[in-house]
Amino acid sequence: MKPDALPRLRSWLGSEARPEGFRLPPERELAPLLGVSRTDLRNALLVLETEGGLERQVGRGTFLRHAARPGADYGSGRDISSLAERTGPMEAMNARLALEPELAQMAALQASPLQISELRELAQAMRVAPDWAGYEKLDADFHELLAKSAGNPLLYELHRIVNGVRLVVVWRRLNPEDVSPPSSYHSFAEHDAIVAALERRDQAAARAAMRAHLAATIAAMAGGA
Amino acid sequence: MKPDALPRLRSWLGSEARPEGFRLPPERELAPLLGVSRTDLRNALLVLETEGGLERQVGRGTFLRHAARPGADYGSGRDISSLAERTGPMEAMNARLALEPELAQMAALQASPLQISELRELAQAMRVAPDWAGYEKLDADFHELLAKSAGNPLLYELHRIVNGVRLVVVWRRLNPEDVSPPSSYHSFAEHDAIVAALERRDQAAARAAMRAHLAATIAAMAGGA
DNA sequence: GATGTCTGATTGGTTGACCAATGAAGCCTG
DNA sequence: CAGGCTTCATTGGTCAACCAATCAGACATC
Repeated sequence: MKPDALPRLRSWLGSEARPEGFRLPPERELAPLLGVSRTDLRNALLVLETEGGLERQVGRGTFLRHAARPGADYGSGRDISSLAERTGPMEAMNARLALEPELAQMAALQASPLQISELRELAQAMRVAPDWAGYEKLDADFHELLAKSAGNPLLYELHRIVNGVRLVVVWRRLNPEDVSPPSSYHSFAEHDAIVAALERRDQAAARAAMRAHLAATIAAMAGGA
Repeated sequence: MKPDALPRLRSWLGSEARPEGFRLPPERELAPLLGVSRTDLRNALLVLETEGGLERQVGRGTFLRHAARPGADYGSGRDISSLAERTGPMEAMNARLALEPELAQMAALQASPLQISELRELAQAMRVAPDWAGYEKLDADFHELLAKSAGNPLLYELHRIVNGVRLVVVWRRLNPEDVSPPSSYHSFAEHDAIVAALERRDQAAARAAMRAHLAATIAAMAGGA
């Protein structure tokens, strides 16, 4: 399959507000509209149908299973960008508060020495990130590695979703003119405290350090940072 | 698309241990093997490719992106049944412990009177379930409605995954000859306590009641129930 | 005027022929 | 003999013609 039919279809569907039940144009009309062949369009429609976002019926047409929001690619309603559209900043933080202390506690027991060493390096790299974009990428990597090192596949998958939603929110807010975090940025010391607790294999301290980190992030958000 | 090609392909891929990188038979051979047309097979392959489970290259063939485990349908590695294969019972409980007290606390504030009333009805219906299967279905519905009533789309999606994994584990354990839960079954009173806390809009009590419910479930698991 | 039946246009779905990409084998050259 | 080039069989990918399902409109009947 040509790699652009599916993104084009998602983007086209998200170009206007369209209600649940909306009927798409016939394939033979929509394909030229999107600049793709009917075969490619059919492939894209199939994927969206299998995801649960569309219903297709011979002789009747193709219909949206849920409303399309303008400005967002159309998905199953359960992909990361759709979730990000429907999740407020505090809601995302609540999800992090539920998951990440648990993950930190488990990582203190399960993480390998190599993983802990890599976390130490990431925490250090964040202190010298060239800009906020670089910092946020490293921050996401730090939290992802920590979730992975906890050794619970289910919680890791949950964290992947939460981290993905968080990244959408963060990238939306980033201003290209922003310079890097100041050296007094609260998260630096908090990351260090988390890694130190892992190094000591101190589960309670890891949990508390993660909670403190997230609480400080919430306080900074409430302060209009 | 015929609705059986994708399940047949998933099932066939999960019929034997196959390593990451395994090369599938050519489409023209595999289609008759599965009893489907080449078109239907191609549709199924497309879905799996888009999920990330397969890599397909013209002139070379089609390859697994991750290993197939025997006895499990082949997925992206991130669908509920794959996660259930890789998640132990205690790991699933840890995920529930992270999520569900948070959800109960939020539901105490956010749930509508209708939702609370429906939760009350579900709790009552579980007491008179005809068998364990019926009980487990209602239990899943109870926890799902509670997650929904919390009003956090992200946590609701996370809970959907956890609830799905839990159901796979539970259904795997159910014995058709099992009768219904005894009237002294611990969860009945615990469900009532959760609903009562919601009715009172008492966030802390809802959180504590859910923690107690999950802790009792863990204890029963450890007791070999 | 209301209801039932038939027709044909329109819709998504399928097929076999053909196309594009790949790589192994064979052939040629230095 | 080794390396490069060509050929061709095999692989997944595309297409136009055709098929199957749906329903609005026209027509017939009561």
